[in-house]
Amino acid sequence: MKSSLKSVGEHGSYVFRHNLKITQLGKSGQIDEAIKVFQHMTHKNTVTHNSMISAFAKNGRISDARQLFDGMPQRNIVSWNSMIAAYLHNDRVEEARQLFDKMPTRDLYSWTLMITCYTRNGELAKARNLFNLLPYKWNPVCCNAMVAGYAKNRQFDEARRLFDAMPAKDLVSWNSMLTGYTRNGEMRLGLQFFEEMAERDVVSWNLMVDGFVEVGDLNSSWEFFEKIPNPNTVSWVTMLCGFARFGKIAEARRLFDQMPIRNVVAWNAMIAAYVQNCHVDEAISLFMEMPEKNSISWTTVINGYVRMGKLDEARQLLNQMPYRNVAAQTAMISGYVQNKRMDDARQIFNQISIRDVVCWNTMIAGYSQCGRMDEALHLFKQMVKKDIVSWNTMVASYAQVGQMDAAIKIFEEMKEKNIVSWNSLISGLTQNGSYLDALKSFMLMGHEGQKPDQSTFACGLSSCAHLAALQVGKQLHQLVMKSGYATDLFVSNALITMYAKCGSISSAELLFKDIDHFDVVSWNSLIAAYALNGNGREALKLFHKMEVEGVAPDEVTFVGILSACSHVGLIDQGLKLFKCMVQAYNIEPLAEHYACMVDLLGRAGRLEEAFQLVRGMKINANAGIWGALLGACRIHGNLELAKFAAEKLLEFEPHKTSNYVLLSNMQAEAGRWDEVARVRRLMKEKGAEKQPGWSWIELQNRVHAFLSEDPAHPRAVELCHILRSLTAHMRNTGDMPLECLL
DNA sequence: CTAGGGTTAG
Repeated sequence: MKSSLKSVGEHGSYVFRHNLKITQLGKSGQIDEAIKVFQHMTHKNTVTHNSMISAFAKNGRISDARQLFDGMPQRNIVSWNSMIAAYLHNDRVEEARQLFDKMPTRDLYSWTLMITCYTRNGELAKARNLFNLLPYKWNPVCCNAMVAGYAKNRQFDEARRLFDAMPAKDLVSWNSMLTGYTRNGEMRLGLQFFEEMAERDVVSWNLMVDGFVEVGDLNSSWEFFEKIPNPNTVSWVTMLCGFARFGKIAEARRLFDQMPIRNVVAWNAMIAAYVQNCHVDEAISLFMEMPEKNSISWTTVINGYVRMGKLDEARQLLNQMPYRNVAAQTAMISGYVQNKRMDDARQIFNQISIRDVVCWNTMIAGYSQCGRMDEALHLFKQMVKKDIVSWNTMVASYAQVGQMDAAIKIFEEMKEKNIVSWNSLISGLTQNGSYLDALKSFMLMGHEGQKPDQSTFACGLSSCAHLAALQVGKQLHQLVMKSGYATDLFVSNALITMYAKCGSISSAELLFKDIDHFDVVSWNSLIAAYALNGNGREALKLFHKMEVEGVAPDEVTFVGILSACSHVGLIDQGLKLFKCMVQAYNIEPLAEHYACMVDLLGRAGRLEEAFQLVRGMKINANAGIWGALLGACRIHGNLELAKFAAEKLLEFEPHKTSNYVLLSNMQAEAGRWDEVARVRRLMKEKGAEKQPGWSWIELQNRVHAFLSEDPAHPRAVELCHILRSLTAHMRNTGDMPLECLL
């Protein structure tokens, strides 16, 4: 009896010490060491297993934790709670709930864990239901969890109501309320609450410091930091990160050197500070120097190399890493993705057993950017837990490759949409020429309670510009003024372009004068506006003014002035500017510039020169260039060159009917009917069909679109009637252009 | 060994 007690005691102390060791190792991220200790233990009890579950969970190894949980000889309530906590800390609410429902008995820990699960997930109603059911309602820990849940989700009133009703408030209760304000950028309310607080601890102070950092008020942040009675490592690290975020790397380093105690977190924060500010060499040397490294340290330096484009160095570090985690692997993947090395990215991706959302999203974005939409879609479909970013990526990607039908389909399947979703759709529609649909979506978005941002406005205005919808454009302008985005450069420039394309050049000029800090895009917008309205001399005047004011023109500026020259027939001026662009401004001509030049020379009948220019190009020609040449050939009746240009053009645009029509008309004019037939045949082979003509008109602030032969418009019959009488009228007065009579 | 407030990598 005595000896057996003694042996229990001996084992007891042995087990106790080792259990503690596992916990410590797990908390400090040394999971491999923890596993070793666990495996070599001669005696284990339930607590040993529980400790190991927590150690796994804290290091993201959720499936290992679950495996241990399922296989352990005996489970107590702490085992269940630990497993639920494991799911909580790894954002797996569904699995947590399943365990919670299945567990034989529940205690205060279980209920609190589950409430926190829900509030982290934003499911406040579910959390509140549990809270109302639980038997320990006025326990401060449970109450605090609920208060914190409300506060973090910006439900300040609900939080405050519960907070005020609490019979026993402790410091955590106060800090839970405070967190709600500081984490949501409500520093005015936060400060007010802070001053109201009966007692404060270092957490309260740290919250204030971090809150001010979040809203970009470094001065207040520093003011509070200096007042902290006993700053701890967290205080120092928070302030350090604040400096780092605003590029104050020297101040960050000074804090790091002054810190009384430097733990892994402090080292990691300093390394991250260097990485954020592109000082990768310093980051690496600090990494080498640091006494103990965890997976975050490794991930940070790998990410540093990735950002500098040093992929091989990053890969080497990843290979050396003692225990790879998803974050490090995802950093590596995003490096490969940015450099379009999708196969390398895929290799890493395949190595990851439990992938997080970020990792999947990175791969999907990568495939999309390489135009590999099938693979992107395949991954997207495989994803079990998609977030809003996954959906948005798919919408934007389909839009980018011009598959608007697919983009719209994905968009419509979305349960939850944010501003990015709408902007992806609207900018996609704009870029793919569906201006009217873009504007319709803009309106729809408003009806669904989503406010436009600068990007939405820019797209909407651009659509108005293309449609020449002045009234709608003006309305958007009004909305811009109310929204507070009027000072945004993108929006201002879009406004200039909109007025210019709608022919309201004086409004464009007025806007240009009103911009405080315009950039080269503003100049470009107005120059393009003049060019478009046939006011080439004004465009050139503005270009010179721009030079006088010391704004360096860019490639877009030259597209504007070259097209201005071409439209008003300033041949020599255009040639001079083209030369000046290359020689004085060191701008390599793009296809667009060549297209302008071909147009310019071609209109003047200097076809041979235009052709020589194209043949001498270093870059590949595009549809714009061949189109310009073909157009010039048509004007000046050069059938041979036209044939050549058309052949090239059709390689780019095999489905565009107008190209075939242009060529066949030229052949017809020359009486070469065999060639006409050949072109018609070719057109059929390539599957080019006559695209329905469509036009639009603004009536009483509404844009109406018409498709030829389209009876869909509600007032089609009426309109046809009016059209017929108009045509008759024009025929009588001789106003009718020839083409319209055909 | 498990629950409520604060820091670090993506």
